[in-house]
Amino acid sequence: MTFRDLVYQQTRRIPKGKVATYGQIARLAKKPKAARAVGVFMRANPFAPEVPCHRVVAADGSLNGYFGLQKLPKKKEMLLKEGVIFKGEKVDLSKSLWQETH
DNA sequence: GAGCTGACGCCTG
DNA sequence: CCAGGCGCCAGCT
Repeated sequence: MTFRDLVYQQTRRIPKGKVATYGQIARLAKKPKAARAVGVFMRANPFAPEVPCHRVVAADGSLNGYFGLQKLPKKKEMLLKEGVIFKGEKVDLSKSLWQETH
């Protein structure tokens, strides 16, 4: 079991209508400081549809990377449709942040 | 094995 | 509120 697999597993657990931050995933993977590495894994994302990397956002709710491209508006709506609350161009973490239940 | 890079996060100015 | 800098970790060259 590599750190990488652990990250994908946690990401896959993000429920519909909620989002998690890179740092949160990193913490679940037992490495609170590895948020950056998490981003690298999301970029690679070998489990495309299986791992909802679009539900992973920055610590302040900003949609970086995957969303930074021309798909930004579309992805934003997709999350919005899932029930994620947006506050301007960022996710309202106070309401849509995934509540870890382990 | 060494060095560079990045879908991050937090602190300062 | 915006910009810049530093530390973190894993993957690739």
